[in-house]
Amino acid sequence: MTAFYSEHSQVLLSVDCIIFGFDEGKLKILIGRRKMDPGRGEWSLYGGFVRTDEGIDDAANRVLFDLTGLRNIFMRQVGAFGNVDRDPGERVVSIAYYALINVKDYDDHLRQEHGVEWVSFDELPQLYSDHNKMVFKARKLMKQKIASGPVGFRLLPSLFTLTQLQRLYEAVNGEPIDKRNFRKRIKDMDFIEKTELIDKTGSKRGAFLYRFNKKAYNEDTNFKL
Amino acid sequence: MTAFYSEHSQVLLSVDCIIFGFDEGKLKILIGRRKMDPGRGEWSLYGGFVRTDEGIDDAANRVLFDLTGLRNIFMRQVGAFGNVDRDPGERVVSIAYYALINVKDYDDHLRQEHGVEWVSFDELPQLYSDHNKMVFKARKLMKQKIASGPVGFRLLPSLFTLTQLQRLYEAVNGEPIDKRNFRKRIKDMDFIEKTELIDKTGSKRGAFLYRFNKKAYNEDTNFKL
DNA sequence: ACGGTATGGTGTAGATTTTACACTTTACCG
DNA sequence: CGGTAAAGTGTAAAATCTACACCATACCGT
Repeated sequence: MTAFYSEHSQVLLSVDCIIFGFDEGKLKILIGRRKMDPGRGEWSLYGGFVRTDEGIDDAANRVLFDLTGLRNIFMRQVGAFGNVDRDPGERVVSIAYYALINVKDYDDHLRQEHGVEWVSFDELPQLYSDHNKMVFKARKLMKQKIASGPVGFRLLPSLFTLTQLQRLYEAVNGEPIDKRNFRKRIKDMDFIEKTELIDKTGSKRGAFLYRFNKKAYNEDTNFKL
Repeated sequence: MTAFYSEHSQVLLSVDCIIFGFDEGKLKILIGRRKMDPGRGEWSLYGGFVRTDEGIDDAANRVLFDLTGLRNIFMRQVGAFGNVDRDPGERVVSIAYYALINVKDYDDHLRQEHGVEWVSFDELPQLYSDHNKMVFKARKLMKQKIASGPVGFRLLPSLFTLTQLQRLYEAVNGEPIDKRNFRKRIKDMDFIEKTELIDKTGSKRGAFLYRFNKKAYNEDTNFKL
């Protein structure tokens, strides 16, 4: 490429991922101990540098795949973080992304290999650099997103019980939800389909499993949970 | 600074500004003809490169000040745009910001010097590179922000009539609002204060001027318009 | 086999919020 | 001095949201 803008200086660009999971009734994210200087040993988000020949979304996907081995993860940009001194090493501008994955889809062996752990929000330690800020903003955006579109399912297995779904929304909103009101709302959404399958792991009686039908959901439905 | 990450390559980083104004009952943004190659002569947002020694928000503020001569502009990040081929010149990742200004505060002479114009949304031409995408996302975020917090006032003079405020919200939402319902909601918000002043420019009868009282507004009020 | 227990599943009534809607007032203008 | 254009004001019906309690089921332990 021709150097049209050669008088301007360049900066290092990275992506950092806030990977949300839902397990044991809690919302969690994946963090690990930093393996390089500066900040070696500190808790940190998983990230990587953006290459000159890849788009930033591609970079985020690459990093996510590298960590989880999963494709087609639901992922959204949180924003760019670019204070001059945010990284104690060099000037690095970082673009944060959040992702929603089903914990069960993530091979625990792979998790251990990368040295990352699921940590719930109540127990979130101080993280490297401005990563806490990133997490905070990601959580806010994710909460909004999940309340206004059918993406919460991404955190659950493809078949789930209504109680599981309710627990998820309770965890995201940070407050209990009335069971009957919740189920009333679900009933209005035809794209959340009841199957004939029954889950017996969560209770003695067993609960019907539901499924999100992507085709039945059309974009202009206004989802509200 | 020591080169901790020296094996990684760097990219050019720019900021682009979507500057919203409200005039003649319409929501407008500032755009101008590009003055450099590539894309010389195309309609474009106003932007600039991020310097190595400044934060990205600082860069956006600098660019905004350069264009408008105004400080303390309400400004929020839209996000980073970083497809590999987004700029036909070189690899440039751009961070978009939107800003809300009162058209009357902006010296028209200065506007002309920079060769930018107020263009309303219905008449938005095709813009350079991915700037239309930026505008689209900015509008979405701005709409959300303005519906949930007391920032719409930034687009109006410090004294405004209720009709002006209503027209603003109508322009942002893209649909008419019932006058009585609107005014009922206003009445519930004590921080929108009626003054004894009367504006006679908009009608023969004259309308009371109102003012947003920042001190009276407290952060945890939940604003809804 | 039987009572205990823990989760699944179901409807209604009152409160609150949202929406639709029309006429009078005022001051300038011609 | 009548026409006109915007300002200002309340009510009732509809829709939405919220609170709330009991029975069903199947496993478990004794």
